[in-house]
Amino acid sequence: MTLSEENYLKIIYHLSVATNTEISTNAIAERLKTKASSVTDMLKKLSDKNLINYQKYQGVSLTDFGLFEAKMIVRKHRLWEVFLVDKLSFSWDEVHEVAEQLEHIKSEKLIEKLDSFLGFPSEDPHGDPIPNQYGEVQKPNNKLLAEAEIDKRYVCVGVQDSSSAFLQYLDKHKIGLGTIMKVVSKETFDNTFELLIDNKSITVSSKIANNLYIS
Amino acid sequence: MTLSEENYLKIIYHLSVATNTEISTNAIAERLKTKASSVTDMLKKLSDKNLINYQKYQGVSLTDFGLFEAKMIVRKHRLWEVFLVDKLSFSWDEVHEVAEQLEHIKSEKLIEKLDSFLGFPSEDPHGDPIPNQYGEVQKPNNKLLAEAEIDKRYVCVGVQDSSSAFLQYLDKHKIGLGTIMKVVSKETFDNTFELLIDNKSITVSSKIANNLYIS
DNA sequence: TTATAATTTTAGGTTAATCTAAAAAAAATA
DNA sequence: TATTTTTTTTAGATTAACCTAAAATTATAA
Repeated sequence: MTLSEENYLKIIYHLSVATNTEISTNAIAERLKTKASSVTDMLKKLSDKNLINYQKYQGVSLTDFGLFEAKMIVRKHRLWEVFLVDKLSFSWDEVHEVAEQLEHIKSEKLIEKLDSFLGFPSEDPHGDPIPNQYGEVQKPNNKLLAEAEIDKRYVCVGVQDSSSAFLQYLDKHKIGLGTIMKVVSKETFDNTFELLIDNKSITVSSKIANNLYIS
Repeated sequence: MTLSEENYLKIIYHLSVATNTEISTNAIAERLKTKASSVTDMLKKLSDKNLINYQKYQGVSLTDFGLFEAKMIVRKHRLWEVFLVDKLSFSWDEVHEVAEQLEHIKSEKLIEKLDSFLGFPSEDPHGDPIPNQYGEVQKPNNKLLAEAEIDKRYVCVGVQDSSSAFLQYLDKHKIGLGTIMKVVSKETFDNTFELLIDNKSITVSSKIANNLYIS
């Protein structure tokens, strides 16, 4: 698979996980910052290689083979992210761009040895699950902070949005994976939450609450 | 710089170090397993980018800028090789292919953090020097085993040929970087050497002696 | 020193991945 | 349902990196 094919496959995978429906040409184009016509070209190629199910005008889905290959790319991406954060002390908002490059390195031996070196992590630095070498992914049983109940205690287990901006906001407010928070109250007017973290009170907006996974 | 440009630059660097003269189109084509006409195309491009000095039919040399860039690629290649051997326990004959890919990852921060993580190594697993971030390379003051004197003790510091075949030969005979050997005798007829390693006698051919650096 | 051989370059073509513009199909709306 | 809008595909170009074949240049050798 070429670098470009891998990128398409990965995007289709992410869109599939998010929506659970057939993926549209435009959705892919937008994510890849390319034009719909380029996407159509590539979809034909991926279809010829049996990586996706594609009928023109009908959207695409991954074949079993394509799904496996996509998971292997995601596996590599997330393992490299763990490496960058745990071993090279990158911060969690810096790793994506570099992992985007590292995920395309082709060597099964490398990735299995890396996995072992990292202690077989099950999640990346943003709380996203790392598929194992057979393509098995643990289902995250989390909910959004937005759905939290008052007076209960939760632990932060992941982020929905992993943009630098959001991750830096979290860093600034000392929120990370494993951070324990108690939901003090919820403002019904604007869905703002008042939390207690480390015995200090903090108020977070609805936008934040909808991008933070808890359990 | 594209991946292909980087590969050309690196080959030109290696050929320059080896020969100290202008590099010919054919020499590059042979190393890259490509055709001379393709090389000519690329030389024009590298010249336009001020990476090489090129006049047609006259061969090429690196500009100061090109030399620096080439050293940065070699730096990355060798640091990744150290990572693979020291941290992921690859053997020294397995690392080249993977490092060929890793050397193209673009992130200055990554490579500086990797350097630090590895403890600022000065040599790769084959004994080749690792350029520092300013492009400074320590001159190896070694000689070949072929030039060794009888009855003296030497330490193995590098290999000339780093092919899998040669490296595996060395592994098989328990020779690695740091191995101490005493030169017992030299057969003048065929330039074979008799060595004492770990109190065991071993006879190596002229070919071996010409591919092993000692000091 | 001229003829032959080897090397290098040019000319023109291919493939992968992109693009723009136009056509075709599907979806939305009046 | 007919029309308009949106989405998707096709047609035809472009660019990077390669190729083959032929021409140009340089090197070698009789």
